[in-house]
Amino acid sequence: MAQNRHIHIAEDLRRQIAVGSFTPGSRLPSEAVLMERYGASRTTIREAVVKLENEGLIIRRHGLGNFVRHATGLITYNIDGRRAARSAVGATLEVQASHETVQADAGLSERLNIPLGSTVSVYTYKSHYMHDPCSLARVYVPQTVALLDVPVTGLSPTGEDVREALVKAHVRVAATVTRIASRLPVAEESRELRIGSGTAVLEIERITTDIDGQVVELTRIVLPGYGTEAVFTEQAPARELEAA
Amino acid sequence: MAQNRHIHIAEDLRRQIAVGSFTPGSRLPSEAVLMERYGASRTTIREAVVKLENEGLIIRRHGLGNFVRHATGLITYNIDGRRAARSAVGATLEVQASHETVQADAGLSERLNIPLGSTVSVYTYKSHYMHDPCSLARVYVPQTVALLDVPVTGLSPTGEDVREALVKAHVRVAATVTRIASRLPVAEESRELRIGSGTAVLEIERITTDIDGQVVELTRIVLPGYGTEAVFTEQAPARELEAA
DNA sequence: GAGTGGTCTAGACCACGAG
DNA sequence: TCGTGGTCTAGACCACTCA
Repeated sequence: MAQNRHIHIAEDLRRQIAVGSFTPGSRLPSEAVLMERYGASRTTIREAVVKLENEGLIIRRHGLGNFVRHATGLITYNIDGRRAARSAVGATLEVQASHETVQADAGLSERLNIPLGSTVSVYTYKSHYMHDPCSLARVYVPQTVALLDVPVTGLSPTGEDVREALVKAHVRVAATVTRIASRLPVAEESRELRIGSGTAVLEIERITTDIDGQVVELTRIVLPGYGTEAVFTEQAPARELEAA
Repeated sequence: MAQNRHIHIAEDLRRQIAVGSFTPGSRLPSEAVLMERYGASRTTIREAVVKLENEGLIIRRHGLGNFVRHATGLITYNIDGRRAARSAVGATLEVQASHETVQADAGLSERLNIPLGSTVSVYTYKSHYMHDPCSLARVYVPQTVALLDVPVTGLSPTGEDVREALVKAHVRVAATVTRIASRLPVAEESRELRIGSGTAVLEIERITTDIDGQVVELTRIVLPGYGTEAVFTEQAPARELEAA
């Protein structure tokens, strides 16, 4: 038994979610009810509830209640260095894709290594599982690279369509740098992913360059930090084996 | 100006840390003083302070005070798929290394693919920057793989010494799988890294296998989520270039 | 309007660390 | 012992959502 009240309450609620006393999508008892049930003050109850939100177990909705999140299972973003293949697997996600063009601002200009104000294609992908948002991805392609006709019905939540379309459009992809970081969400992400401001996100940023060193694609994927991972598989090159 | 009190206070403290009104290592005014200074209640002050802790800006010490953390700058864990090289760069870190042997429990047994109870060498690396902890790494090597004589003075905070020693010991490294996830810290990590239970960590797990498919090394690196990243560089294989 | 969560207050008592 | 942060309480008022 936990020594602290809020930890004990969080544990109890967690257990009840785990064993199914509170089912996915259903509303938790209101905080007023929980206060009575646990004989605790509002502050203590909320401390427990916020903890569960940060763990990705519940979604808090102002004016509505606290709801049990549908568990997606582990979402994996795969990179196979041996085959230069990328894939994201996990639960069956519903993907919404959209497309627009923007003028490069300072940040985009620097990252894509293009002049300020250049036209950039932006593909946005949002994935959901049982109406709960799961991922947010944006793919940026300078319009000087390719005028793509990518089907924005997007099956991949991480915008792999665009990369494939680039290869099909005879863009000569040479190297990819993938950056992974963990951070707290900005307001937009907190809203779009329905996560609390204390729930960390996993950010995956992928920059692909062609054989001339020109950036052809910048992808930024944001996933809730809980229940997600990125996996890289690589093979030791022959020369290292020789050395041994 | 923020609409919420605690957000406004957090912003103000953040700004004062940024401009150097509160210098790294120094103590913030006590919460009682902050209450007076901002005319806010303890709850509100603490909400702001906890936020700063989760952002990695301060360290809270029970009975002592809240201290400004020494900024390490971005800590990068690099993996170069083209050279199978790994490196961790960032501020100059002080590294403590230690070594022990343990019997494999269920988890280790499964991950290392060895019998339960087998002897495993465990190398632990802790890095600090200006006395503030920065990283925690453990390297597990089954004793059937190699009886290493690794200098535990370890220069690399991510246990690269062990991997190099394996290659030198004629272990034929074939493939490496790296898993990266973001999660909340367990109690030990929270204590060792001096981070709050709400501060996310970046976990990097690396499993190296030899040409027989045997696991020769399991490394688990835990970094605070703020100010850290993992970067992978890969080159598109020739065949993909042909296809284009 | 009724019920829900979001924010804030004022105050209490406990636990930790240093002199 | 004293000053610090850690936890908790009881209560207030606001903001959002829906019937």
